[in-house]
Amino acid sequence: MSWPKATVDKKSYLAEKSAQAAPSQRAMKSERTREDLLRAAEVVFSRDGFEASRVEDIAAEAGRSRGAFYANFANKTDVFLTLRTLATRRRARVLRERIQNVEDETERFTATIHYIVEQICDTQTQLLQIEFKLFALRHPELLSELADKHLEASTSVNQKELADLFPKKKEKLSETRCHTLAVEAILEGFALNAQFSPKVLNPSGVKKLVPALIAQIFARS
Amino acid sequence: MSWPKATVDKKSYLAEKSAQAAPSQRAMKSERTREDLLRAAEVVFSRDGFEASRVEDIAAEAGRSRGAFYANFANKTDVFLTLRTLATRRRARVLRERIQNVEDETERFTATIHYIVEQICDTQTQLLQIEFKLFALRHPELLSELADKHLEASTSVNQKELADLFPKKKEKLSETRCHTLAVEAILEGFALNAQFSPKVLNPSGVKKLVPALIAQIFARS
Amino acid sequence: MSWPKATVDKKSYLAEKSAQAAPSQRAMKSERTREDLLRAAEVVFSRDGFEASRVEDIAAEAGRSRGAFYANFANKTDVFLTLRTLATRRRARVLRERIQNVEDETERFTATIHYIVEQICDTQTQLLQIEFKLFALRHPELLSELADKHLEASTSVNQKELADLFPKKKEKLSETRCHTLAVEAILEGFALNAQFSPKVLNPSGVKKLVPALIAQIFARS
Amino acid sequence: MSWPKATVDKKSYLAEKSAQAAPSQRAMKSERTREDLLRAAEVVFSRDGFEASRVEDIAAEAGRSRGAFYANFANKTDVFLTLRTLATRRRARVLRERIQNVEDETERFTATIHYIVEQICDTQTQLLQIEFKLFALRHPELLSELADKHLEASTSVNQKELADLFPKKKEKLSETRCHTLAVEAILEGFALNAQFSPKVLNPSGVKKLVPALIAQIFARS
DNA sequence: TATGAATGAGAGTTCATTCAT
DNA sequence: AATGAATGAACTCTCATTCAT
Repeated sequence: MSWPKATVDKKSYLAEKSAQAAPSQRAMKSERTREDLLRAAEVVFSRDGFEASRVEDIAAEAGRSRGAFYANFANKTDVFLTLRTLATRRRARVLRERIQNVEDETERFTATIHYIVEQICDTQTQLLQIEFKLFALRHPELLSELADKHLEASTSVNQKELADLFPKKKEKLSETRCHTLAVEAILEGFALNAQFSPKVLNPSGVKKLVPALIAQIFARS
Repeated sequence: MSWPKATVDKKSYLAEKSAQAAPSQRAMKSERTREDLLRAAEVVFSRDGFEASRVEDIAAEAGRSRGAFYANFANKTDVFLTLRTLATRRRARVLRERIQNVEDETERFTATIHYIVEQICDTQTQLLQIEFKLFALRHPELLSELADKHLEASTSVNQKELADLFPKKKEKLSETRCHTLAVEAILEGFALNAQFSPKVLNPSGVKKLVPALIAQIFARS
Repeated sequence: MSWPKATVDKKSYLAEKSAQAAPSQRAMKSERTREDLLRAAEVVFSRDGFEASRVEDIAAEAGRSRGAFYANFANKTDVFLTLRTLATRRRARVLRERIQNVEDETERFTATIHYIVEQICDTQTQLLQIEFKLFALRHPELLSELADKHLEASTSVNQKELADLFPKKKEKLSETRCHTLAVEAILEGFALNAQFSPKVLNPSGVKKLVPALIAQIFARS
Repeated sequence: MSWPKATVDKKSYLAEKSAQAAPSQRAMKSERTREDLLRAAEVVFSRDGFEASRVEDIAAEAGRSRGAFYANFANKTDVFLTLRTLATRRRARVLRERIQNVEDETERFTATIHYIVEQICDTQTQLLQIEFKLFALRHPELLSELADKHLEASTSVNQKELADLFPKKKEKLSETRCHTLAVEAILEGFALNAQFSPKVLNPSGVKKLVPALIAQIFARS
């Protein structure tokens, strides 16, 4: 499998609106289409999973045609990866915003943990994240690039903010990355299993267990 | 989607060979075919993932024809689920055998943890387990049945042995189940992410981190 | 077995062209494709019979791809039934046109008989009609609906025109229907056997025998 | 399509038991198997039609295996044709037996008509007969042979008995054949349509109409 | 840019037939 | 002769992608 990389890194319309000088009416409509498609893709991927999602369904969900889809994205894989990148960035940005103005170090930590636990409830997103990583593993030629990009986006906050979070520890970048992935491992593992068997791994249990595990991760460093 | 249950619970040829009195040559050859197909399916599913795996490839890998496949399994889903059930049972059985003769309670615990950490290295299996759970989530009508069967197989050892493991704690079945899934969550989450980004979440790091997390899980109860 | 009814009752492109105001070039091409496929299906079904006909052959005969076929029809059954409905309607329409302006009642009767005898020579159509009825009998769940639709189309002329045909007799609808089917029985039976053994049941013999039988049917009422 | 003719004309075990000298136990068992399979084939073909019938179902219905089937018949077509031949012969034989001892010519005629009307009620057989003729038409290379054999079997009674039926008319063989097929045309046509739309072409109506039509056929000669 | 009809490779599945036993 | 596992050709149908408009 291959797909043109061209569109993968196109500006992410959903996430950040660069302050363009004079966006023509045409360009705006175009941008709107792309946004609609991305939103629709998120819905469909969440509902059906990557493999089972049909381009036609995404287009229909966005109220557009297949043609509009292919005018904006190289292929199904392209939207999927674009979407994952955006989601990862969005997640990092939200955390950054939450922590940014918290002065106290302990409170910062608490806020971070709190956000992480929140994440686990966004089960659809976690599931897509798992599918994303499985996808990467099934495409070895893309794996390292995808992993690098993912970590870059995922730790964009951690690198700067988390470094400040534990100033005394002077956590190294490599450690931060490791912690980030470890946290993701727990988020994904618990989200998957909590959905798989909600009767056994019920949300309230998870919410007690996960913070302790997260703490354990940071404690080790 | 549905698939006949008939073949799912057929004697698990791969796992346990019952001491049959006089297996005719025909029956043996037949059994051999089924084993070959199961083995081949394991290989192909591990390599390509469930969705991307083709029945034809499985048959070819087993040196058989498509027809032989469909004579032994109702469809692709059937082999996949059969395989997952066998793998889960095998895992439980191996653990049981390891613990069985360990007298000391602490040693037992250590042996259990050790086995769990070993599991994480069997990355292909973990990946298939993740796919299995995603599959179940994408097929709501099967979900609860699959989850129940999985837990039954998965805790077959724990229910009895693990109960003895911590006799003082008198762990309840519901707790055992919860712990089992929590452990699986960690195994799967770390296996996925360690494969996704081996440079960041390297095996040695995982082997340090995971035992601590496992301990944390059991400590909580 | 089931098939969407959607396409079955779509405007019958082959049969009647409604005077559309401004058919876009696109729509016309599209309509053309559907027509081509229907024509091709008629050819292939006539040649090979319903069961032995392959969708691929129909598409090829139309100079289109399998995909074009499935864009226009739900499945093989769908085209077959669509085709039968169109053929039945066409037949009724042609008869209506022929009779319409014949003033004399006896002449009308003669014209009707003449048309019926003509039908018997359209052997391929009769054969397909037989296959259609066999198909219906093999699909009990569709039978009554198919039978009703067929009679509705088949007697669309008879109900009105035939009622006028024998104004004195004031033939009831139920009788008309019965006569229609009896005529079809004879048409189909003779078409089948005349083709099966042309040496024995030669066309000229049939043309003598059939009118007498038809007359017998109407005489009885 | 082709199939070995070898078995087609094998002795028809079901129909006529030739007085064999000393049928070994082995041969009897074998004969029994063939009979069972033929009976089963009749059941399955009647129920599902020729195309949709599966060899496996026939074997199962007979309580035998696929292997037994292929040991007794060259292929699916073979049983079907064998069965049709037997049925046709049986029908002729039964009629012969009924007429044989009727002295009065008029009574003979009445008995014949009566038998024909009876036939129409054996709808499954008529349907299979239709399928048989359609099959022949779809295999032009076999058509004339099949038609000849069929007529030979079908008129085996008529040639002799029917000739005597109207001794004054001195009906020619060619006429007899023509009449036979004409009668079959009516039987098949009415059986098909009466099953297709029983509400419209109800049995009682058919039983009134058909005798008149049959009479019409013989009247013409 | 957007449309959506058309393409066509490829998937899962069925089943008549073969063949080692 | 009978078994039934195995074969593999053939079929229907799906859907990512293309392309004329």
